[in-house]
Amino acid sequence: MEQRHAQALKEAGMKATPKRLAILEMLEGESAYASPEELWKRLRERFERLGLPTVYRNLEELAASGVLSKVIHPNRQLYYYFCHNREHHHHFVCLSCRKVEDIASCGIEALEREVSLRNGGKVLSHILQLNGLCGGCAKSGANP
Amino acid sequence: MEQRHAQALKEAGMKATPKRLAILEMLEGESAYASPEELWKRLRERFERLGLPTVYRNLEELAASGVLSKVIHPNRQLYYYFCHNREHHHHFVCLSCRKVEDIASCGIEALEREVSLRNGGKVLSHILQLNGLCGGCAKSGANP
DNA sequence: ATCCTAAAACGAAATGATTTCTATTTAGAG
DNA sequence: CTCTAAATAGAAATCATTTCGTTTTAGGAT
Repeated sequence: MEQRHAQALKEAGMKATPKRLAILEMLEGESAYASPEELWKRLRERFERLGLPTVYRNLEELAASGVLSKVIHPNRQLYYYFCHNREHHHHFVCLSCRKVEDIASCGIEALEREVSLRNGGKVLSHILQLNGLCGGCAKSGANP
Repeated sequence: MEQRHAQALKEAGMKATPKRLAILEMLEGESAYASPEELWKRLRERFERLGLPTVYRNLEELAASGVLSKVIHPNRQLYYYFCHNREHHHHFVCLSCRKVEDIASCGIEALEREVSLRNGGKVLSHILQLNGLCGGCAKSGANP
C-alpha cells in the first residue's frame, strides 16, 4: 500500500515523502473526516519533528490534486477525507461522528451544462454535500 | 418595501431595527453577494455608529432565519445574498464579479430521502452550489 | 554510490476574519 | 408612557490558518 500511495503521489507530481505517505495511510484507515490538528497530534507519535504547517500544507496539496477530498463543514473549519471511490461522486457527512458515506452522483453534470449554455458562463466547480446524522448517530440521539 | 422587510423580520421573530432594514435594503438591490465588511463600510455612510460585529451578527441571524442566503466561497470567508426566489432552489455564483443566478432545484430531495432510508440516517441540510464565471466574466476573460 | 537542486519541512511569528464581552441603547409589547 | 428583553457599541480576544527565512530531503542526474 505504501507503494500504491507513492504511485498516486508520483502521478500527482508530488514527492513521496514519509510524512505524506503517513498522512495518506492514516486517513485511508478512517471512514471519518479529520482535522489538520487531529492528524498532526496523531502523526507526532510517529515523527520526532512534524510541524502543524506541514500537515496543513500537505492536506491542501493532496486535496488540490484530488487524492483527498475536503469536507465543507458548517463550522467552516477544514476537514479532509480519504476517498476510496475514484468515480466522480458526492458525500453524506455525519456532523456527529464524522462518518462519510458516498452518494452516487446525481444529474449535476447535466445541470452544469445547462447553466453554462444558458448565459455563456462557465462552471468551474460545484459543491454537493449532504449534512446530517448517520444511522448510528440518529438512533442514539446524538447531536450534530 | 420597508414595510415588507419589517414584516419578514417580524415573521422571523426578529425586531425590525433600522440597521437590519438597511442591511436588507442594501442587499436587495444587489445581484451579487457581499461580505460583512463591505456592507459595513457602505452602511457606515448612513449610520453614525455601526459596529462591524453588529453586521456579522445580523447577517448570520438573517441567514439562519432564511431571509438571506449564504455563499460557500472557496476562500472560506462569509458572503451573503438576498434571494428573491422564495422557492427552494440553488445558486450559480460567479467567482469573479460575484453575481448570483438561481438554479432550479434538481432532484436533491429525492436523494435526501434515499440517503435517509438507506441506513436510517437523517439529512439535516445540504449544500448544492455551482461555482464559476458568469457569461460576462467568461467573455471578458476575467479570472476567478 | 554520490551530487545536486528543486521541493519539502521546520517552527516561530504573523495574520486577520470572526467572535466575545460588558456596558449602553432601543424596539415594541402592555 | 413604561418597562424589559433584545439589540448595539466598541474594544479586546480568539484561534485556525498562513507566512517567512532557514534547514533538510527526495530523487533524478552524474
